[in-house]
Amino acid sequence: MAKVIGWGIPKSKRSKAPFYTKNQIVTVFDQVAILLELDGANVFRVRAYQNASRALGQLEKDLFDLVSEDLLIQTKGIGKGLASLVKDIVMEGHWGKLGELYDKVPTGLVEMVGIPGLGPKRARTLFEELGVSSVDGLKIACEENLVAELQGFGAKSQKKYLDGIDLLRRNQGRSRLDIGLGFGIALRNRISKIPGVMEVELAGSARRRKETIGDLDLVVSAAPENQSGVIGSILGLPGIADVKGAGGSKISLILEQSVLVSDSSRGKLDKSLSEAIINRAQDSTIDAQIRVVSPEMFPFTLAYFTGSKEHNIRMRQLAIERGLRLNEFGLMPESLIGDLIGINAAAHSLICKDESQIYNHLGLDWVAPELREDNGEIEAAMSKSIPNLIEVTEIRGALHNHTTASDGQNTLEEMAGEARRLGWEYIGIADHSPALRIGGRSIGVDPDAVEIQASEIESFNRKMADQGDAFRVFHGSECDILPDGKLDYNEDVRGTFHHVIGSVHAINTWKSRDEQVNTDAMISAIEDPSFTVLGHPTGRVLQVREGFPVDMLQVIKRMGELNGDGYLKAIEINASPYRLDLDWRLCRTARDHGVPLLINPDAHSVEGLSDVSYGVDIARKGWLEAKDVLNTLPVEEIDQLLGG
DNA sequence: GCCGTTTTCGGCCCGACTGTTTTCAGTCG
Repeated sequence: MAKVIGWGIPKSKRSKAPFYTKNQIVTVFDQVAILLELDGANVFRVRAYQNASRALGQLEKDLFDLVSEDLLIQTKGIGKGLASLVKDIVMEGHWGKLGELYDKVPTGLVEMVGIPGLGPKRARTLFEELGVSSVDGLKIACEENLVAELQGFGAKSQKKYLDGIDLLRRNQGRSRLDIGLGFGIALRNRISKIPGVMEVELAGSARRRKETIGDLDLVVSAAPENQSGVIGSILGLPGIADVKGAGGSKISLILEQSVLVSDSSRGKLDKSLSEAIINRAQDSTIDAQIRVVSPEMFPFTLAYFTGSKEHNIRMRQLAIERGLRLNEFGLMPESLIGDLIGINAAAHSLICKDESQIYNHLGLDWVAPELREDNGEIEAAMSKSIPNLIEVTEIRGALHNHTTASDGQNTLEEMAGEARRLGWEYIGIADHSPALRIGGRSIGVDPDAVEIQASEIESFNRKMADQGDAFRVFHGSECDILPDGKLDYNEDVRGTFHHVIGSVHAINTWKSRDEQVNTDAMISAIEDPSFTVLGHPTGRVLQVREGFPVDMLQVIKRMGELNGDGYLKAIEINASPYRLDLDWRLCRTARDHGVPLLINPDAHSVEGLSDVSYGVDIARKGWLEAKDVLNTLPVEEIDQLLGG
């Protein structure tokens, strides 16, 4: 069963203020919102904690500074009460009454609300009436028919919970972006071939390109007279494991692995980790919700189910301010609809032939789905300053890739060949340094072998040049940032590389240390003159482990200062689908502090190179334009940046 | 618990679906 990881109030590792970091408080406030729901608190109080967590997470300034100067209260979403609580947490290390809340609500209830169809109210009732406080306990209670006999519950609820528990075990919640997109695009392509289907689009978190996807949402348009036929054809498609529900306009399905047309396996990190991920993918199913609507409703339904929830709330508020009502059926003037609701009111909707016209009616420019998170995009769309987001076709190369010289599957020539096939102008090789040990032995390139690799690359480049081909291979290293903040290899060896990608691999050491200690070590590595790129900055592996604690804001600020001093200090968006590290929120922060970004597939095989597309997705979520991303520079400019 | 060109109280986005009841609460997106 899904374990609740990192639950509870953290213990401070500090002896003086700040006792806790912004990230720790953000996590606790998210958890408090869940606990308050389970405790039956006022829903608006719950929302206040959710909003405060969001607000803190998006702070650009240092939390300790803001608290010290009593400026936190100026942040929208943080009022008198929470500003004073945060001050106590940061300055004194005291969490007020939050500890009591954790003690009061059994952690098992938190797992229980992960069961589809079981929310906080009913979880609480089950706890109070039956003493059920865990998923396993609920399973037993259902099997003994105790749940069906409760007031307000019944046989169907009981069965739904049992099915939900089973689904949780098989499905394990969310899917990685690459896997979710694989299912989603395959399903979209199949539906698009059904006669009578006019349009079909992926909506939901897949369209917004979140790092992980809960379930798939698709919106289909068809003329009213064809809709029932289209629904029948969708239900008859191959690869459907189960139909959870099917009505006049909505279908809910569970898809089998066989829906995936292409194999989604990608490059490898290390054998055991990669096996864990592949096993997970093969067991997994994914849920899909499909809505079939008439063509005039399609843009409204698509926008509505693309979300996010937070973005939709802002959109509806803007509609209200203009005397309009916005929902999945249309955009209706309040004056015309009177008491009509839902689909009956939609007859009075303003006509919008696509999403951009909906935005225009609300005084906004169209917002790309990737930006729809209520993370400033509404304000930008209002002032016509939505950026021109980077496209995957603008990528001309990437600098972080492995070969058989360390733990890659393909040779230098094979990797370069695939890069050229993709239309790239260059590829950077960055094999591991000797400090990285897997299975008791070093898998890195020792200093003698570095010299050999350098001459291989030199002769490859000479051969290219002789053939009049401008394609280049750059010789770099993925050089370990050691726990003390020094870089692997000695200064002379590091000086021979075109680029040095500094990465943390001793995860256990870094995970058990204080955030500021890690931050100082990372900054010290970055300050080394040979250092050019920060590799997979937070060390997270999606669905496997969280990153180590580090204050990326401090790191990014220091990198920005060093760039001002004439160095190249870039930060990597690791595009490998099991990492997708950096977080998209930090992309904007880096750009705003003058730190160039680099989308790196971290490919361990030729197939892995095309993973840059997932990095582009994250870069787009992070508001990046082509000019913010080094990969879009022509090879001559990359050559100059790396010192010729 | 937050917020205010309806500013210190009374709001806080909107609607469908489900299962349980027979008018509605809970859940979901």
